[in-house]
Amino acid sequence: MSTKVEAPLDSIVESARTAFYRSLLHKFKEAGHDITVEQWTLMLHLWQKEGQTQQEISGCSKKDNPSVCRLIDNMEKRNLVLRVPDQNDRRINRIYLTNKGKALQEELINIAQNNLKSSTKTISSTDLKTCKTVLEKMIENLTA
Amino acid sequence: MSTKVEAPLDSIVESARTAFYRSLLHKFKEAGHDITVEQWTLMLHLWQKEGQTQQEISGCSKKDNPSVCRLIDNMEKRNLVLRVPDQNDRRINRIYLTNKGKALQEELINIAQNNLKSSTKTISSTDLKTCKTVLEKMIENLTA
DNA sequence: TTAAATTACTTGTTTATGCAACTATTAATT
DNA sequence: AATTAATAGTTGCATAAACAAGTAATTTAA
Repeated sequence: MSTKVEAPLDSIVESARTAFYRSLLHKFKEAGHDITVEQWTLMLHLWQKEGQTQQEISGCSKKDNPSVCRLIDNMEKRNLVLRVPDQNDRRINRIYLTNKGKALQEELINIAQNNLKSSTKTISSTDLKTCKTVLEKMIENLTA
Repeated sequence: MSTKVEAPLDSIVESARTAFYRSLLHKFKEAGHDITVEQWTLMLHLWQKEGQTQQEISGCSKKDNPSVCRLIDNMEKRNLVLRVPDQNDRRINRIYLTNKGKALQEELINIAQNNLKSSTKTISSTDLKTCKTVLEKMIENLTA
């Protein structure tokens, strides 16, 4: 006896996410960069605005504080970012890119953008727009 | 100096996946089930066809063998599944649901379906269909 | 029929997430 | 001012993924 359950949207989202993840990880590696997708995402936030607190990074990356804390631990080990204690409030760390981290910006963004482009090249822009909107609505429904 | 990079589709997919993941995890927990999303997914495969080998499960779940191996380790600990060595080929384990695992089927599927429904209730079925198709094309482009 | 190759699974190591509990610092109360 | 509450970050523990390397059983080939 077996129950058939057609692949639902959530499992397709999961598959798509995994496909993106693996593809990008491999392309970073191919290009000689020992960097994870999560670390890349965090660097993307810092390239947009440096000196953010871990709290702020938690907020915009939608990760919890422990996750951000350890991500930064690992990125400090690899000399990508730096914790700088705030002058006025010693509870706060402000996170800055190292020169090594800054130097990676252009190349990593290129790799990620090419990866995205090659994944969507067969899809019309109106369908892509619809897909984005649908996913955003779902996120809203799930987190409301 | 800062570089603006608009939220691209891959990051939206990641956010949607995370939203699904957390929401489902909470709903399982609320209902009193100490079960992870990954474990639920594996059970879904087994509900459709019992007695699969770890190899087969790796294939259909798109996880690698070590991931499946440890997932099953954890599920055996919780008495959800059972490894049964194959009679003819002792390299092979066939994975069966325990009675406890079988008993969860209806309720867990209900929870997951309700979660999915509530996430998509504000979205037209044609847009949902488009979204699915787009994601499937992207997966194909990324894994080709 | 024995050695080599293949297959199925397992283990080790690093990175990451979820959650709870903890420390240090600052702000708010009384 | 001293106590309490809140905030920012850290650590501990369980689960999971990626990847490499290992073991055991079965095939294939010499």
